[in-house]
Amino acid sequence: MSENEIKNTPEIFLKPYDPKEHEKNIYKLWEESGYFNPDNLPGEREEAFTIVMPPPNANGSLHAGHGLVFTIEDIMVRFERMRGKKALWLPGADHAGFETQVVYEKKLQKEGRSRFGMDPKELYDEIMDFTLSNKSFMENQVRELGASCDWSRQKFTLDDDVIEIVYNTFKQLEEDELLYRGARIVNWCPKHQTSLSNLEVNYYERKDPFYYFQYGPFVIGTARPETKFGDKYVVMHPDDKRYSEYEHGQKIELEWINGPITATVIKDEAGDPEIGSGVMTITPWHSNIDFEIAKRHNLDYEQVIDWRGKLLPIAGEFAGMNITEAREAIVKKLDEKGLLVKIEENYEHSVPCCYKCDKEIEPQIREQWFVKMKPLAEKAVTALDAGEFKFITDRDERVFRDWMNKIDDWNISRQIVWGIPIPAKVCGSCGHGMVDLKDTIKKCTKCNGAVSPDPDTFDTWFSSGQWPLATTGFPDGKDFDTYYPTSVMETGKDIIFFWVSRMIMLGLYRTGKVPFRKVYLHGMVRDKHGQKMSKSKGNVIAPSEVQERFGTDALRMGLMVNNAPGSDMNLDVDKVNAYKKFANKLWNISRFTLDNLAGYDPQTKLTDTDTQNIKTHLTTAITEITDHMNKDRFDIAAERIYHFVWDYFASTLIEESKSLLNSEDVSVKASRQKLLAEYLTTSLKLLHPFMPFVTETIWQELPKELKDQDILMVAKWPDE
RNA sequence: GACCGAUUAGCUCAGCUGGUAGAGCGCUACAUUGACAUUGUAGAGGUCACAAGUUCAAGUCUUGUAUCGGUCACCA
Repeated sequence: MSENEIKNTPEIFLKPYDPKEHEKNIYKLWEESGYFNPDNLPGEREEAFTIVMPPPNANGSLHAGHGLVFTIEDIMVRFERMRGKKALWLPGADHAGFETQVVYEKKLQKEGRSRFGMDPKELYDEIMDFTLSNKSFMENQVRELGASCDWSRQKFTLDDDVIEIVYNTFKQLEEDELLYRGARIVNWCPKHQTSLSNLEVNYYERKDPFYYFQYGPFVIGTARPETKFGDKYVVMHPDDKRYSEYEHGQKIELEWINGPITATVIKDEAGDPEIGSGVMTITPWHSNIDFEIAKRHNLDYEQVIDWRGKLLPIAGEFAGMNITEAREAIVKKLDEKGLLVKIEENYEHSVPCCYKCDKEIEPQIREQWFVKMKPLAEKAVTALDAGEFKFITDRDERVFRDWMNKIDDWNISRQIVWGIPIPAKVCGSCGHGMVDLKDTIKKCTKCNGAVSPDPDTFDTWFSSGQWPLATTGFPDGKDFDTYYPTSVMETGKDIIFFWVSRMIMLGLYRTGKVPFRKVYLHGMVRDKHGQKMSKSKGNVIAPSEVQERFGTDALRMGLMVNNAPGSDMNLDVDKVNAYKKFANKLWNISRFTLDNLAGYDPQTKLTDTDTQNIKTHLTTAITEITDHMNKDRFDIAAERIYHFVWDYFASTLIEESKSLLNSEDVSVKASRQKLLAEYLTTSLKLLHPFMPFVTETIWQELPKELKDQDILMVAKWPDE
């Protein structure tokens, strides 16, 4: 009989729970079991559950936000795995184009080097080495967080098959006429010397002088005198009565910065009579609105500022000057010529800046590849309307819809080396761009002119926007059939536009199906006072340090409890400490239970009291917790389990059992043993998705009679 | 400028479809070496931002006000 099976309580329990002692071994146990790979999971499993991991940037170590991502996703996957699904969590790493190049440029700078002037190939190889070494370092950290992802399916955004999918999408976009190469105003960062998408620009409120100049018979206002060299069009609203004497197209001779010029009057509704004098001159090469006006009236364009942010020869004596130093000099000259009317100080406006270096963006006209987004966005909205996917919070859905409704064409060209090269040829004479996957185009298909390869790379989000396809082996991999559309996309709400929206649009475009059924967006992790973590503030909480002090399970609980989906959370290490104590509590609960199991008989019948106890306490706990899990309220579920285990199991049930375990009545004692064992195994299961290490460590020490699987990770979720 | 969110215990935050306020940390007192490098018990502390409204009943719904955040747009 089993009496012999239940030996003394394992010695391991004589010491408090020490995470460091067990975590590595437990992860190894899981990894070697093969159960991270859904193909190896025990039992018949019909339904797939898939999460594609947001691939962390392979250019640094993990931060607290990563801790949250991997915890939430691991909870989801472990839960579904225990519920008998084919649970796949597909890990990856992101080369993170511009982000990584910026990190690497800082490194170069420290070494007294610069990417400008370097051989592009050499630079690429260096960044590749850097990225690959970071990648393996980072993967280790993912393991330490307990992530139960299938490493055998791991993907890197520069894998050949990923690139192939990206190239085919590029080609198909061309065939479907959703792609064009054209001269458009782009956001140009003079420091990084690349264009950026609208999303990569931050605006800062600033107070600057605002200048009024005499421009022939008009007074014009500007905050940017340095762009005014090429201004030979003067624009006003057609209905502005003050200027009704001037006609559209009328030529006016006037004195300007570097001598007399001929200006042309343009009547356009973009001229706002309310602002300044109601008259403006335009600089189509360096302003979006001006560019639009110029296009409407078929006006000339001229570049005034070069790619490094210096004035071109058109500026005459000012050529070669930096725009900031040029500004004063130009105002001075105009003043000397008697053309400065007045200066208004403290003009409030917002200035676009590079999101990486905070340097001012210089709008420029440049030939770039653009994707027409409207048709793609419409399909995404239709799919949302049809319920093919949903956002966990209504708030996120509204944010998504708003953006979809006013989406701009997407500039996918970047002038950086670190990324996927754009497979295209550009005509030297007419500027026509042609997608060329196999390097077969030798002459311009439009004008027969000579062509050269496009030196640019893709915006990194263009490739990661196809991540769910790439990871599941679109178009013909078997994983694609089984796991696409994936179940959940869980990522930070800060990349809803950058990434989530693009995956939806590109996924629908390539496959006709949404890439995921559900979007769960978490908020940002801040410090305990709600401050954004930053190195300069010195308030960065590195997950590895917290794990070191309190254990991974404690960190995971600290990140989950009281953290409502979608809202930002403040992480306080004191809170994490509370869950370290909780892990130890569970440890001692297990010790007590095992201490009292001598003579345990699985065949024992529960007394009526104990049967009733299960119904009123255990079953309701299971039901409620499962319910919260199903609603993605892991924060509430975690708290419910915590109180169930501590307040009920430990404080109430164990306390009242102490006397019953000494009962003269054998059936009462045996029933209690069974009851406690039942509570213990169930608690371990309920808690496992949240605190996988301590629960698995305990599970490994339990006698066989109590277990339905050798490994808790694949044990069956308790029945309600 | 447009939109969105937040305002609940000293601190950081939960509170789902409305029914006399909860967690962690901190604080006070007492008990305890017991499964528990502790834990247990008891307690202090909140007119749930403000105002009006709906309701038998409002942190919870509606409207408005204030303060703080966020997102998007925009350099005449």
